[in-house]
Parts: sequence; structure tokens; C-alpha cells
Amino acid sequence: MTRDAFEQLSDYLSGQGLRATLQRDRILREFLAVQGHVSAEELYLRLKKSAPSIGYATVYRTLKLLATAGLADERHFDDGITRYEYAPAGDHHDHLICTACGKIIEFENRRIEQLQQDVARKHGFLVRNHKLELYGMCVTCRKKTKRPATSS
Amino acid sequence: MTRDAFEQLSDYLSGQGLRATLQRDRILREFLAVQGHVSAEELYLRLKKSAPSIGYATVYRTLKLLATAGLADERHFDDGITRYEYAPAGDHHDHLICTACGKIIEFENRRIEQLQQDVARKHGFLVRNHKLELYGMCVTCRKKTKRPATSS
DNA sequence: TTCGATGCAAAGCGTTTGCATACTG
DNA sequence: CAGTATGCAAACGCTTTGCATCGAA
Repeated sequence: MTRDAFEQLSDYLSGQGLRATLQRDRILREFLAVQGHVSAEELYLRLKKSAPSIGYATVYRTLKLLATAGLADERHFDDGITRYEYAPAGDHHDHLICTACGKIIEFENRRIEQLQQDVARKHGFLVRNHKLELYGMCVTCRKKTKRPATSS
Repeated sequence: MTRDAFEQLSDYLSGQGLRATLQRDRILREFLAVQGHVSAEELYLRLKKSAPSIGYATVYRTLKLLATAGLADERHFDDGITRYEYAPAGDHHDHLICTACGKIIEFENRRIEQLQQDVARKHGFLVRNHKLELYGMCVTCRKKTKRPATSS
């Protein structure tokens, strides 16, 4: 099922008159290998190992390309860094983000999406996509913080 | 009801051993005068008229201060610009954002929030705050785009 | 051979910070 | 007066871009 991603990219490339390059292949491969959300920098650092000569700019450009090609979703969480996530068609999910350890949990809830549509319709909006992020503390961090200190 | 905001700020300032200054007052005033979401730049430009000597940095610093004081909420939409919004205590709402004209509509939906809590609980999360943004097209823009042209 | 892609370094952009000065408490 | 806040300009961090070179088609 990962194979499709490469096909999807090459279809997109040839369809747009763009070129298939080694870098694009490597970047896509690495991108898929990462579970979850990657920033350009993370990907760049990982790539240094398998393909040391790839430049920063190429990573940025390719990530944007993947987004355009429908293979990646751009995410802007609250830390100002753009992250990308593999976007298998049709799949959609939202995020639970732990503000203590940074852990990101994905979830999906049909009923919430349903209600979103209701709200949008009520306002005459046609929703193309949405973003739902819940910021808080995960179980682990909550335990660690159990009774941290005292007053004041 | 706007009066409270000034009190809230001055309470916060004195409570923290910080100082009340003309700039802070002016910035808060202007901030409250803007309906909706403002970026530092927008506010800075508006202030040029009423208080031309206020510096960019002061606007940034004060906006952050307002956020810390609980008077403003920081928002990060998908354009990379930080915006602030007046945050009356207890009030919470989410956003419908028109990707065509930039219009932002606010809404609130208790049932969605309820479901969010359910999801979080299921994952052992304690949610502190959340962000729900629906990106799409508003009525007006949908009409304008009605049958834009033809095929591919 | 042509024209898109790459890598590098420089530029861009929103935001932050250092520092000398101005002002509050 | 002591110490915070300001304004300016320089510094930042992430991202984009210009340009000469490289390489896919």
C-alpha cells in the first residue's frame, strides 16, 4: 500500500510535465518511513544518512510538492513549525497534542465531523477541510505531574 | 463591559509588579476596538494614527502580555501570521474560515465540545484547550464561483 | 539538447532581543 | 531613585528564492 504512493507521485509528475528525480524518490521514501508528522528539518536530518547530498531547499520544495500532489498534508501546530503528514486519500483524522511531552495522538470521530457539517451548513459554508486539535496532557505526563508541589 | 478589560489588565499588572503605561493602555484600547482577530502588524498600523510613536516591538510585547494576562487568545491560522483575539473569560468559540475571501465566522457548539471531551477521556487525555477550524467557502464566495468556466 | 531540478548561499518575513533612554511607582 | 518599559535597529529561526550547474526526457 506504500507502493501506491510512489505511483501517485510519478503519475502526478508526468501529468504535470515535471521530472522524476532521485531526490524526490528518496524524500518520499523517507517521508513514508516516518510515522506521524515530520518537519522539513527532521526529514532533512534523517536524509543526511541515506542521501547526504540532498539540500535543505530540496526537502522544502519536495514537501510542498508532495502536498500539492495530494500525498501530504501540511499541519501548523502552535509551535510555528510546519509539519507534514502522509495523507492517504479519504483518510482523515484529528489530533490530541500533549503540551508537556509533545506526543501527538490521532483520532477520528464521525459524529464530530457530522456536527461540523451541520454548523457549516447553518452558516452557508461549504467546508473543504478542517482542523481539530485538542491540547492538553497525556496520561503519562499527568501521572508525572501528580501533586507537583504546593501552594501560592 | 469593555471597562472590565482595563481593570483586568491593571489588576494583572499591579499583581505582577509590572507598570501601567500609556502605550499599554492605548494598545489595549485599540485591541478592543477591533472586532475579531488582529495581527501585530494590523494593530501597529492602526495605532500609527492615534499614537504614532508606538514601536513595533511594543505592540508585539504588549499583545503577548495581554495573552498572558488572560485578555487575549493567540491564534495560528494557516497563513503563518499570529493573530490575537479578545478573550472574555469563559467564552469560547471556534472558527469557520473562508479560504476565498478570508472571512472568519465564529461559532460555538456545545455538543462538539462534549464529544471532544469524550474522545480525550478515552485516550486518557486531560484537555486544556482546543482549536477547531473549518476551512471552506462562504455563501458569498460560493455564489461568485458558481459555474466559473468549463472543463479541466 | 532542452528545460526542469538541485544545491548553495543569500534573501525574506514575521517575530524577538539587546541596549541606551524614558518613565512609573 | 530603582527598576521596568520603550523605541530603535539588529538578530533570529523558519522558509523561500536567485543563480549557476546538473540531469531527466
